[in-house]
Amino acid sequence: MRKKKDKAGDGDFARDSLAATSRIHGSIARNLGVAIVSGQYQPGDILNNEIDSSEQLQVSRSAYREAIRILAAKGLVESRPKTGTRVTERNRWSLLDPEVLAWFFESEPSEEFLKGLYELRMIVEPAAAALAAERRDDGQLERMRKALIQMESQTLATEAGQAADRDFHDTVLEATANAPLFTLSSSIGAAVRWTTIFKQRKRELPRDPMPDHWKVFDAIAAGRPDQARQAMERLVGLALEDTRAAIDPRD
Amino acid sequence: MRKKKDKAGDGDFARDSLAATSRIHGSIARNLGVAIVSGQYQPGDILNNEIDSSEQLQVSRSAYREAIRILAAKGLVESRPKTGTRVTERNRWSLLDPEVLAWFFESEPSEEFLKGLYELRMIVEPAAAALAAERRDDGQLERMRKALIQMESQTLATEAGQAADRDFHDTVLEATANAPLFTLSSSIGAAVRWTTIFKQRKRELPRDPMPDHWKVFDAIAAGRPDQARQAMERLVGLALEDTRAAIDPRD
DNA sequence: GTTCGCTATTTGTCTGACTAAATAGCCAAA
DNA sequence: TTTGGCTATTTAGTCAGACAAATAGCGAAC
Repeated sequence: MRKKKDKAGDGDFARDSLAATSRIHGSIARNLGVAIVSGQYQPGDILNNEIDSSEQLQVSRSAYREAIRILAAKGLVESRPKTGTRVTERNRWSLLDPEVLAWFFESEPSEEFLKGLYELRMIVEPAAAALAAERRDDGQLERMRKALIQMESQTLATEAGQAADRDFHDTVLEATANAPLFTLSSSIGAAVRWTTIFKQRKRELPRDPMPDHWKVFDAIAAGRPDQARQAMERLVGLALEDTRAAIDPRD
Repeated sequence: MRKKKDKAGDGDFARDSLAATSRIHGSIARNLGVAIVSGQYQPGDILNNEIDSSEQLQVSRSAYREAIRILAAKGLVESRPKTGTRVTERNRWSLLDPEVLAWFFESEPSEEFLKGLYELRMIVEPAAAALAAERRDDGQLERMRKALIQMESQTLATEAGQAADRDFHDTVLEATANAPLFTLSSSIGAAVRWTTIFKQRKRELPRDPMPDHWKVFDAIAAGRPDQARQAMERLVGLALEDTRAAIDPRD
């Protein structure tokens, strides 16, 4: 069925990310989603009915309904006849869904939420690094090395450097050869991104992140799980510390 | 906005679970979703166009489109004009989404996938137990106790006993007071459910799971994080062993 | 006070038409 | 022959308006 498989993968992905909001249903889902996760609508609140809502937004009812289906698929709302569409309880939200996460970071996320994300990193990434040390293949190792070199030369002040940072963490997760684990990469990537933002907001000469990263890489390259786990623990711990310091008003 | 808050929560939830598939768009999404995760459609495959598909299924195009929006929201497909709707690469799927997970288990999941899920449990649950030991409140402790008592009296041979088992693991995650972590409960619940299925498939008198569970509970009740971590490690480790033994043909 | 059935409201579904985007392939120019 | 842009075609996207199905809540009957 597939006719070509050329290297346009990257381009496709980038286009898709934009496409997700360029369609009407996508942008309505995004707007409503942001309004919900930012607390503008509370769990239990009932949205206006479809006819009124679509009129207010000046879109057709079908486009609005498709937006609602998207939100419902991510657990943010639920619809039923007569009652209407209501915002669901927070514990039903798919918080680790890439789009939901993006909506969270659209308006600045709460400190509590960020802490939760870091705690998750602290649990998952050291274990992932240990698995990666056992299972990584040469290609993945090479991608990690390239990412770190890129990160080193571009620094975290550039978008390219930050992307390289995320690539590194992503590839570690991929190297666990564990599909469910790998799906957490978007969540962890979000946390990584915000580490950088907070660090830079705080001080002009942030701590150099490269030595920690190279230690993780070396342990994975050497195939030493325990060493990789410890190195990653230190890396994430320091990142957490930096972020905490940037948030904490006592500073 | 909310008028009542009576104890009908459980009923609502149960009804919702059914409602998710009782509507046409929901059942089409489920059917296609199962077909995709079971490999009946491969990543890169292009679905028939909307008009043909909806005609074949004897539903309106709008109902079919809403189904596609659901699948797209979970990362299983992506649509664009002229190209059509294609199944996305596996690494874009929201594997930890409750519905996607349910679709996986609709047809028997692959051994590799199950192993991945267990590995995730092995990483997340001990850490969660440790956090729970520090943060649980009295109500959560009480729910854990009740769940274990129920599990003990009903045994895992009954649906009620299995639900109690899941409740216990659920409440441990909830007690971490970490929202992103808590969203993993559906994934872990799925793994728990399959442990039971495999164990019972294998032998008539499975190992008694209660002592392990009570040890975890006692450590959490006593507020001892390290002890809770170790107890949960043992519990999940044994569950993994049981499941592995049930899968392994050498037996 | 309790039960049962009715009704108004809301989502769900359908139809058919038109719009817009993406692409393949052609055609003309170099 | 190659290149570059144009155009025809195919597909999803959007729209409008109608009818169906479900059900929460009210009111009548008991």
